[in-house]
Amino acid sequence: MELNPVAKKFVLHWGEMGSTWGVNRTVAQIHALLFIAGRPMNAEEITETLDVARSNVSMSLKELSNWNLIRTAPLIGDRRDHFETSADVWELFRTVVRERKAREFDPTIEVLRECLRSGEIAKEDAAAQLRIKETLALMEALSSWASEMIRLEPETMMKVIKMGAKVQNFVRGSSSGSGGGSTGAGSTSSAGVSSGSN
Amino acid sequence: MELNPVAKKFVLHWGEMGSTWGVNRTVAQIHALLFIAGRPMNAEEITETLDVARSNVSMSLKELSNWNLIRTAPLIGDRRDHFETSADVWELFRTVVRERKAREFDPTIEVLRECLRSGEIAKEDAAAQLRIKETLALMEALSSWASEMIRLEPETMMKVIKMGAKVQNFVRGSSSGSGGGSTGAGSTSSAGVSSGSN
DNA sequence: CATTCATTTCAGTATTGACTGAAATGAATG
DNA sequence: CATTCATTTCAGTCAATACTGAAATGAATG
Repeated sequence: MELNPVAKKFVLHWGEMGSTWGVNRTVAQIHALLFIAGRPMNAEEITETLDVARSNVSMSLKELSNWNLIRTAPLIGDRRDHFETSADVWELFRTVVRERKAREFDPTIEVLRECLRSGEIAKEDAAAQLRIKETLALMEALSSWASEMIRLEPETMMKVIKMGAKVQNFVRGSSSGSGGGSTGAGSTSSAGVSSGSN
Repeated sequence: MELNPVAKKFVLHWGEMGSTWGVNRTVAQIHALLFIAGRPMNAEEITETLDVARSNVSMSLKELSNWNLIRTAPLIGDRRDHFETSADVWELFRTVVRERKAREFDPTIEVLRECLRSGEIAKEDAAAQLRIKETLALMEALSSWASEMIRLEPETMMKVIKMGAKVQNFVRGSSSGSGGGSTGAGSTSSAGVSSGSN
């Protein structure tokens, strides 16, 4: 398949982005290609289009399967495997969020909990313990927030996102209710590091 | 500075996470160390604590400055530079979101717009063009959502996050108002790839 | 303005991770 | 059950990135 200039630009850029997002370039390129192609492609075709080794494509497709981002789509009269991805970018987004949460957030939350469990040592430095506690609270909040979001229909999720910060109007006084503690977002030292560039 | 087991665990884990988040291990470790230490540290001290080369620390501190995650805190009677990070994890979170948006989202949005501008080629494949358009719409939505969020006080932001999906109750019928088009989240082909693991 | 202490730079090295090609495995067909 | 076509595996190579140590630069002190 010969890519037109726009498709090429899209695929190449997505590949570069993938690198900064923890998937390697080829994996991201293949996903971008399947997305832009909008139809099932076989490994051979991908190999030729992206000009990488057949085996690399095979590995990358497996990686994409592990991410639940592609599935095989058998075609009648063709015994080669064909691969496709969702054409709905909101659904892809949801999948990526789900996967990254499972790979990055959940294990980190577990480690933070372990850090807090071993209480004997923690007493050495109560302030440090508090910061770990707050970090855990942040990650738990984001984590369950993400879980709730990805449960929504793409359509609904989009509306929620687009609604954006208007939400804060409903939030005034609505408490940090659930988990209780660790609210005050304690500024122990240092009044604030980040500048402000928007 | 000799790290206690919990601090060590925290620093090491954060270092590993950094790798999957596009900062290198040492950079992430130094930031974790400053966070857990809760006081300004000089480069020498960091070098000894983490057992890496002095020059590596220097480079990594510069990198952390570029991220706006640390600042120097001059100490009287000590002419060495001392570095500290915010003790407020919500503020750190805000900084990271701001930076990543600027580095990853904004450039990608720009590329997607370019992809759509060159209209002549795009006509070749209307479906592909539509998918790019929807991708752009998603990224713009997330981007401005993030901008709004990081403008909030940590306290407020936390409440909004904790409020979570309850927001959807306010969203019913509240339109995809603003930008107009590209709502329908069009499922052109492929009904849905991702499985469902929570 | 020389000395001392601190930081940065940078060329070279080491480490990590991606990619290849050949060989092995698997799966359908006659 | 042999042949053909497709996929996967894996050891080796290559490329990218992180890290080091030595040398250069900078900044304060007497």
